[in-house]
Amino acid sequence: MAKTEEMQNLTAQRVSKSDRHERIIFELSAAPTLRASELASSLGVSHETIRRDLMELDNRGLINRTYGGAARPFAFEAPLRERSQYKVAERERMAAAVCDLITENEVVLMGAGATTNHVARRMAGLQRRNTVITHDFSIVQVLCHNPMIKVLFLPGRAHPSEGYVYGNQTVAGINGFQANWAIVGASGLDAEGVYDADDEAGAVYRAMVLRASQSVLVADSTKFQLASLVCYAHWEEIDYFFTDTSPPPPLEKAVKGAGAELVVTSPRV
Amino acid sequence: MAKTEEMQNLTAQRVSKSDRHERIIFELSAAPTLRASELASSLGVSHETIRRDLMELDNRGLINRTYGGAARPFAFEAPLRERSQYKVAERERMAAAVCDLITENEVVLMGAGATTNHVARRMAGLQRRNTVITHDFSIVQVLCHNPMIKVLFLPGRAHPSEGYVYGNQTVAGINGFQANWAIVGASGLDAEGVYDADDEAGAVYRAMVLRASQSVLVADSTKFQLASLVCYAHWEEIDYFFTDTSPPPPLEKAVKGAGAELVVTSPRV
DNA sequence: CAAAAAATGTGGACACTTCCAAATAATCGT
DNA sequence: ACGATTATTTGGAAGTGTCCACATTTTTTG
Repeated sequence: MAKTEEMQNLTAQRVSKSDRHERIIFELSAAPTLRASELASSLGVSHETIRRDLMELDNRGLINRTYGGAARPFAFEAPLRERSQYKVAERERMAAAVCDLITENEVVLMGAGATTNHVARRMAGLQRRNTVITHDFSIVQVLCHNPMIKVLFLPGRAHPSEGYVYGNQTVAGINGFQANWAIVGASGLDAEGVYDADDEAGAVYRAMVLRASQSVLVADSTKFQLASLVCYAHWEEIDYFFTDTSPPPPLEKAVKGAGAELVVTSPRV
Repeated sequence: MAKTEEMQNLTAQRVSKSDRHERIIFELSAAPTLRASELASSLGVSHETIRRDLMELDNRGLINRTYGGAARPFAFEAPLRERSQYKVAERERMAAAVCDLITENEVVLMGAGATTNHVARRMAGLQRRNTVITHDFSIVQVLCHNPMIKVLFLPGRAHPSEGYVYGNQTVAGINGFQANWAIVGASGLDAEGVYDADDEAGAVYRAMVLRASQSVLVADSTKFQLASLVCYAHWEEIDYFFTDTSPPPPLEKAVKGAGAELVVTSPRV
């Protein structure tokens, strides 16, 4: 039935392009890296053909091109929209400040996102006993090598590009815990509350916020006055808001008025 | 305290080796792939130095070396003990045979392990709609880029070196599903049944076997007549046993006597 | 079935990488 | 401070990869 079942295996004919591509992807799931020259000889085609194959696969994002071959693409890339080097220093400072809040043996729920990943990275370097519950694959990867940190992963449906699980199982999983802290990011903030661009992710973050005694929002200044798809929490539900620049007056007023503690981690202090 | 805090930053001297290494790792967390020549100029050292750095980092498993540079290592690499190229061809054949068993829209529980990873890789290449439920991080990574496959991840405690989650939450999670198939590996087999070297992993596999209508064991001949820590299933509970070589008579007798279907995927057929 | 289109192979100029060995610079122990 | 050790640079030969233009083959299409 499947169109992949063409029977061209009678004799050793030249392998078709799609077969080669399939094979390359497959090889790459076994080895992290491939040499174009080896592919050429193992597939019995010329160097140029392999080069063209690799270029094509690279354009489609299925592999990463290297000088003499290809590398496996990272399965869970940090979210494309903000994975860049953008604002690293700022995020470092925010991350450090957030980590100072948490004490030994506390339980932390961590939402997905570039900013929360920084917090995780920071936390991974600390010598402090904690339990972290997350739905983000890269956070597990960062944290689970620190033996002092117990990392629990939430159930749910895997989201290929964003690198987290989501869905009602995730939310139900969160509700099975009681945590001291929830640390979440956002894709937008305004006087109303905290927004995310994905409704499923928003539902997960909301569950975290509701399930923790104290909730911490970490978001840099690029998120100010930006409403995205869903408002997953109102300021009353947030206990700490860490950011890198003083928010504009209306936002600051809303935050403080709702009783959330605003922490601005400016470069010079 | 940490020995990395040497204070050699008075002037802009040559960057120290550990600093370069740190920097390389960091760069690699941003870009999937690096060119040695670019590193050399950006770090202001000679090509040879970078080459040595890369070799060293490669030996320590911190990067993957490519022809002209380095690639990011896979976060959750297959378990070290058997991730090698060992028996790849055999595992390929077994994986292909297992995949043939499954049909459109069926639900599959997949246990962790090198062999089951092969099955996942094979399945990732197929154009077939399926739901896969797993507790293995690398299986999610392999499968979740295929849009036809819905990947559900189980909850549990993350195991840093093995790359899976385990524990009672994982088992409870499995019990929340009803699957058509369970596909599991093993670290040993004898007339008694199927063994694993880790009791926690064994408990997960057992739950999978019990929760699926049909259970499939995939194990190469190196596991024959090898009892490890826990016997997680008896042959009566296994429906299919895929292997690469005919098992020794006592084992074969036990398998068939218990009503399990033995499938030997030999090279020549 | 033939023309058109797409895919693949060939060959060569050029650029880059690797590998090696010897020279030079930095670091460490005593 | 000194020699010993280690790290780094330099330079060059041999090997590889890239890029390009064009010939050839295979597949598609009317």
